[in-house]
Amino acid sequence: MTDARQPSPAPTRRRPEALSPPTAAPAAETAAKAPTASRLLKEQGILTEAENHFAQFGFEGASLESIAAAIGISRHNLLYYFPNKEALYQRVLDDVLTQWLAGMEDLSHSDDPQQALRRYIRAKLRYSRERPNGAKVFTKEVIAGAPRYGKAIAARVGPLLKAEVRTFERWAREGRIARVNFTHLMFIIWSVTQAYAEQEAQFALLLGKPALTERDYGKAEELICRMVIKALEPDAALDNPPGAD
Amino acid sequence: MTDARQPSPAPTRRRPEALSPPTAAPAAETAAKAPTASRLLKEQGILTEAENHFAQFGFEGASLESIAAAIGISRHNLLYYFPNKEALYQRVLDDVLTQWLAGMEDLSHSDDPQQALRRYIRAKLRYSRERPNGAKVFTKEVIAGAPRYGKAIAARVGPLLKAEVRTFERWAREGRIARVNFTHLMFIIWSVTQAYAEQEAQFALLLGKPALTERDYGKAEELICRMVIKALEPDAALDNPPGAD
DNA sequence: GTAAAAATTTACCAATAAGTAAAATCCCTA
DNA sequence: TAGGGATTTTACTTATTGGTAAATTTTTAC
Repeated sequence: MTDARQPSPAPTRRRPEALSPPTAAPAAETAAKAPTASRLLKEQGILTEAENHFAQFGFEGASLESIAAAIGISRHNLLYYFPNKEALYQRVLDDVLTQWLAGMEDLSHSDDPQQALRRYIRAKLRYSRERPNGAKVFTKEVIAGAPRYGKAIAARVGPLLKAEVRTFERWAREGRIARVNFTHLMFIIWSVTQAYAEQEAQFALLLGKPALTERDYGKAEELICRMVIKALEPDAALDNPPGAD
Repeated sequence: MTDARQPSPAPTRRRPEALSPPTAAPAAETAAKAPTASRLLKEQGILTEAENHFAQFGFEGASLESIAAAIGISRHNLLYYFPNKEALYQRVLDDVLTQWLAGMEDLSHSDDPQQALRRYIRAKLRYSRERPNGAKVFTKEVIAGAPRYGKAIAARVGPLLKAEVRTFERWAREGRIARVNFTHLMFIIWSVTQAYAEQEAQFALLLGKPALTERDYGKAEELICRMVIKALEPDAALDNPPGAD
């Protein structure tokens, strides 16, 4: 049905590999394919603008023409840096996910569950505020059923989720937090913090202001932390010793 | 910049009003413009398919051609029922929002805050499960900054939000719940429940199953309710009598 | 059964989409 | 300053988009 929208990949190109991640530059200056600094800069400009457009219009709705126009280059010039729309999109998502994972406080960093959770939520909320477009592109991809990035999500986010659940479970075993469904807890934390990136417009609209302020985010953080921490307070600790469940 | 994407409205059409809501049929059978039952049925078919496509591809990405093709009619025939893409989109969102508001348990229905919240969350979660595409279209619109439906959101959701916040505040005044930021609490509840519609694919992916089951939704509901209710438990009720804040 | 209204199809249009191929220009380095 | 790779532009192709106008078929009412 939607086949017409996904023309043949036609990967028969022999351009400089725009998709190669910025790995450490080879030692000598004689390296054949070390991307120029200016090239990286230009790529970055394209990626940023592409992120904007994909965030607003989605993969199908965004056009290479307008992305290129927005940064003052021609579409053909853009196609020199990224062989096609799909590749550009993948790179945008790669970068978003990489930064998202990197900027994420590891839950097990702190030994105190409460403190760890507070820092974790704060970090995710800060990320949402600082790079909303990334979150938007990501969510749009997910909403569409992750047709183009599902594998990467499973491969890169899955292990992380498992690790975090393990941390929760350790804490629960030690009787320091209540035993709830930690996987869903992570889903919920992610959803809520992402929502403040994606739906900023709506929240601001409903609050009758042009945009959310620092204070708004502060209130959100406070409430989210409260909800999570209260939910994790060992319930009825007195008559239900650790390990009873 | 994006002007090219929004061609002139060109509202100079004199077609039967496809946009008129299904108001109660006029008493007499002689009414000039009472839409046929078969017409309503066909409109409904179009709307359902449009909802699917807008959910997956967004406004710009969805094409009238594929929407029409999916239900076996020609694009031109579709254009007979809805004068243009924008009108179709608005109708989809109108219907989604209407059902969303209608299916929503009024918070003040029950007198017991806990029970009211449980029912509310359950209702919203059920809606997410039953009509995920509606939620997806809605969220995509919001993510894009609500360029086409912002006014309706402000007009129809705003008052509802205010009413619900008032209910919370009454409960707080009566000392039955803690005084948190209720507006943000509503944002959070909406976000989380919506997330289970929008991100079902991702959650299922991360859980390693093809789709979320009844049980998964049950667990989600349990945890969300726990989080909300615990967060609203009047804190330190013993040494902080109602009204002290 | 026939006229009118409703519904559908056919024909057409201007704009835009992604992508290929190749020519032209820029710019750094030897 | 000349060579050569990196970059940019020009030209072109094929397909699809939303939309208008009008002709045609189907359905309904009388």
